[in-house]
This record gives sequence, structure tokens and C-alpha cells, in this order.
Amino acid sequence: MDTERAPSATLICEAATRLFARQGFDGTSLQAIAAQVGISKPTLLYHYPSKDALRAAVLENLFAHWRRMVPQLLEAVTSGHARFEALTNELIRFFREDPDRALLLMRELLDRPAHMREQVIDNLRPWLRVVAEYIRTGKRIGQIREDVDEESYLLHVVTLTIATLSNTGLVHAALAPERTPESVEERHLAELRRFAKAALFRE
Amino acid sequence: MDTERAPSATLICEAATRLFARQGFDGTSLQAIAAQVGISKPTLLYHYPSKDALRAAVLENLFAHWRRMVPQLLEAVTSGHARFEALTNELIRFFREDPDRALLLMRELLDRPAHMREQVIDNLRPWLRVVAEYIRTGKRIGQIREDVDEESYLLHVVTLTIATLSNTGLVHAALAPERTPESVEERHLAELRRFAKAALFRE
DNA sequence: CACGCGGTCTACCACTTGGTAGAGAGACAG
DNA sequence: CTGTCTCTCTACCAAGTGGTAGACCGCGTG
Repeated sequence: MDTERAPSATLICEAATRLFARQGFDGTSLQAIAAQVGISKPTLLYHYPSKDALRAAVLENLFAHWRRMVPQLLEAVTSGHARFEALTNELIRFFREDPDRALLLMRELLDRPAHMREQVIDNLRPWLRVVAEYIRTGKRIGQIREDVDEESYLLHVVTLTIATLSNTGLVHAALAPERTPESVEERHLAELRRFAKAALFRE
Repeated sequence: MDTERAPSATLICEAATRLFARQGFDGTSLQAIAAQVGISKPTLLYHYPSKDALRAAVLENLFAHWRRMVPQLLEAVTSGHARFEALTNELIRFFREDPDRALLLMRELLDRPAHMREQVIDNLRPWLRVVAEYIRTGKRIGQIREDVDEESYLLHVVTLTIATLSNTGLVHAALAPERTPESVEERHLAELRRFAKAALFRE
């Protein structure tokens, strides 16, 4: 059990991820991050030379997780003819594994759309093209609706997943404030899966 | 032509809306807003006693627009049996009319989920319940899929619309950087409409 | 022992932030 | 003319920002 192995740099990055996700980049001071880790501000700046460097590290870390998970996502998609549904499941799982991911991503998208453009092209487009090709195959064998716009459809599914999981509180309030958050969220995600599936497949 | 009637308070609110939407609340200084209007910071603080008061005014302004537009949205939905599609159109139109609306809303949702909860309950739920009732009717007459979760479905459509329109840049980059932004966006919104429609209606 | 080296600290810097004090300008009423 | 009311300004404030300088401390190596 390596209970004491995490170096400061890692702890800082994790704390920064959490705070950037919850309060935004501009809403988070280096002081606040340092306090969370239990170190002083200069110590933080020793590990990351500037606040922007820290932001870059946090974002790179997020994309690294994404890239590491893409293969198994693709595998899930290819493993069966009607298993495109698994795509949604894997997507949801990824952003649910750490809810800060959806928040952080959405925030960066709003804060620096121009900068995120390249990141998105690098990290999302290849995956998008591959899965879109599978959809085209599904069309050819008559399994999938003819009028689906593959890339556009996929982007909508991703967008909806991120938006939904970065706003679980809203969901609860809008849907059924009287019931428990967990059951409401489960129901809402089930409808998301149904939504994505019904718009894709033929009867 | 009342070319010179807009009082300072209105101009300030409009400028603040634009800047809050584009750079976020924490990323926007009162100085920046004042400069945009062409006044000094104390003058701004004369009209709005604090930055938070300004934020509240901006948000209230947004919801006022929303409430004003809800009736015609409902009308569009009721006017024909198969015209639920119009719902998506009106929704898109609302957020496209002023793109800052989607941005602002998404930002507030991320920044202050707890505070937005009441706002959402007040402004969205009534509308949600009414339209959900129409969907239930559609189910009874066999027009709409049995497995649709009405409220959840509607919330997904709203979420997807806001998320999509607050990230038009991403869409362009992910989908087809080589084509013109306008045509790509039009195509993407067409798929959104198809998406929402296909997941709702029976064949 | 002496030395360098990675990592941490206190003290400090210039600058920006949201917000205040108080004076002045113009319009209008008596 | 005098007063008052609305609106605007310059000057200022305390607090917090990202970032730097430099001392210190414990470690392993010569």
C-alpha cells in the first residue's frame, strides 16, 4: 500500500482540478489551491511556474485520461451489431467516474473556445471519425436510420452527456425535487440512453 | 426614432450581460464593464450598488425574456398534433436570437448551482409540466413512443440546445473545420431537430 | 566534514479588485 | 438667486492577486 507516495506536484494538480471545476479558473486563487494541499503559495509556484502552467497541466491530465479510455470505448462499440448503446454507457461512465471532468471541460469550453478548438480536434475528432464509420456501416446493413448525420449525431450525444453530468443539481431541481437525487439522476440517465438509442436505430 | 433614450442602467446591464457571458462573472471586472459603457466605475456603482446586484439584474433580465416568450412557445406546441417539432425550433430561436443567453445560463448553472435551483424551478418547471402533459396526450393517442420519460426527455432537449448553442465554436472544430461555420452550424442544428423528433415519435 | 540540491518557507512586490467619500455639474422649483 | 435632486466624476481605500527574492533545512554523495 503506497499510502505516502503521491508527490506534491500530483496533489497540487488534483486539488487544482477540483477547484477549477467547482469554482472556475478565475474564481480560484493560487492561495486557495495551496491551502487545500497544505502548502504555501511559493511552494506551489515552485512545482508549476505559473497559474496558466497549472491550468495547462490540469487540462492535459484530463485529456490523458480520455485518451487512455478511448480504446475500450471503441471496443465496446465494435463488439456487437446492436451495441452502439454501449457507447453511451462508456461515455457516461467516464464522466461519472469523476464528475469534475464534465465540469472542467464545460468550463474550459466556455472560457477559452479558441484554445479548446485544437484540443478538441486532437482528442475528439479521430474517435469521432472512427465511430461515425461504424454508424455508416450500420446504415448499409439497414440497422440504422438513413437520415442520421453521423458526426453531428455523435457530437450531440457527447455534448448532451457532458452538459447533463455537469449539471446534476439542475436536473434534480427541474425534474422532481421531492424525490431522492440518486433515483432522479438514474432515471434521467436512463432517458438519455433511450434518447440516444431511439434516434439512431430503426424499429 | 428614440436614438438617445436608453438610460445608463440599461446600457450597463447590456454590457454586463455581454461580458459576463463571454468572460464569466469572476473574469469580468467592474472597470471593464464601465469602460465598455464609457462611464466610470463609481457611476456604475451608483446604478447598481454592488457587483452581485448587477449579476442579479442581468440574470433577472434573461429570465424576463424567457418568461415573455414562453406563451408563444406553448402555442407552437399545441397548434398541431405533430408540431412538437416546433418546440425545438422555438427553443433554438430563443437562444440564437442572442447567443449570450445560452452562454450566460450555462455559466450561472456551473457557478452557482444551488442558487440557480430556485430560479430554474420558478421559470422552467411550470412550462415543463405543461408540455409534458401534451406528450402524455400524444402517448394516449398512439402518436408518441410509450417509453418516453416526458419531463426527462424535455429537460434533455433544453440542455442539449443550450449546450450546443453555447459552444458553436467547438461544433465547428469537431465537425468540419474546412467548411464555413454557418453551413456547419445549420447542419448541426438540423440534426438536433431530427434527434429530438426521432426519439419522441412513433414511426 | 563540506557540498550541492530539491523542496519548503517568510517576506515582499506591483498591480488589480470591489467599494467609498465627497465634490461638482446641470436641471428644475420656489 | 437659492436649494435640492439626479447623476457623474476624481481620489482614495483595504484586501487580495499572481509572482519573486532569498534564506533555510534535510538529504545523499564526495
